[in-house]
Amino acid sequence: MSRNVLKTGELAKMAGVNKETIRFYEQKGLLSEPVRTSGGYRQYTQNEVSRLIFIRNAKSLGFSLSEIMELLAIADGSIDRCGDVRKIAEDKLDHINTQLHHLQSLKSTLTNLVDQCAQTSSIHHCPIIESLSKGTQQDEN
Amino acid sequence: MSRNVLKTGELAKMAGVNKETIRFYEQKGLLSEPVRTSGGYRQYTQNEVSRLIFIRNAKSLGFSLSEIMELLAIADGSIDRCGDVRKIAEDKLDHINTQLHHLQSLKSTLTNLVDQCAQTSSIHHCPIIESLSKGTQQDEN
DNA sequence: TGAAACCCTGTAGTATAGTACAGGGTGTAT
DNA sequence: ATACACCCTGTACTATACTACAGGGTTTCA
Repeated sequence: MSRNVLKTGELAKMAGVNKETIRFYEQKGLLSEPVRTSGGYRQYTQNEVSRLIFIRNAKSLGFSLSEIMELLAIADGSIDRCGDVRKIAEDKLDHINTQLHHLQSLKSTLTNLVDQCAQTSSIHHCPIIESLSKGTQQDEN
Repeated sequence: MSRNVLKTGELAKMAGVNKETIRFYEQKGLLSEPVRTSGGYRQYTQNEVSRLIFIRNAKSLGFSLSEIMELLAIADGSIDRCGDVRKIAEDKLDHINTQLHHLQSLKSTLTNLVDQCAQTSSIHHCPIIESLSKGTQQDEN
């Protein structure tokens, strides 16, 4: 039975990260400095498990550690000037919407590719390149 | 008027990357070694502009350079064993679908946050943390 | 023909996000 | 009381993706 207190290694195991990463996040300010035992061992709680899972999830969405720090600041309530929060969240939303559109169009081109691939045995005109080759070309004039 | 041939700096400008990046991509194999002038200057064409735009777009979707190299190999037709192509494209699709789901759920929580924020002047219970804190916790038994 | 603008190579530096020791201390179980 | 698992700090190393020189050659255009 756990005494409700976790050592670094236990936290690492529960959150699915490794020990060094926990120390690294502490250095970077994503985790605050924990209470220590008299011997100097870090003592964590379930809160840190959640926080690490939060970080892991946000990372899987493509957020950088500094963006995650902002999100955590919102979540912690340490940013509570409403305008600031809205600005951050709205910027995030813009970015997310852009990513969603790109991903959706790539998804359909890839789906087409896979379908075509299922029918023909070699690819001669691939739709991916046409799709991804479109873009704002800086014309030099 | 262009003679249809681009120097490194011109290509860079047109594709919206910088010169060093072009050389870097050549080193990494994302661009093949171009024809040179007698003086050793690289000579590019419109194809390389498209290729760089392709790379830029793929990067904005979160693909790494090595993944982009795979995509380019498909696009180039240099991978044309149908099974290989399908495997790569399907793996990509899985990944994209996962990212889409994560982004969609984050989008809705962020949208809620922004809405709440528009109504209240400070945030006391933020939905982001609940949303992103959910996840597979490795239970130690 | 000479100077400005551009290109070349090679190497080193930056930022991000960890990962891997070395050398030493702590906790606990037998 | 001692061995083993585990923790500590600090530092160095890795990978990815560039970015920035230094020192020198090339093109172009007046």
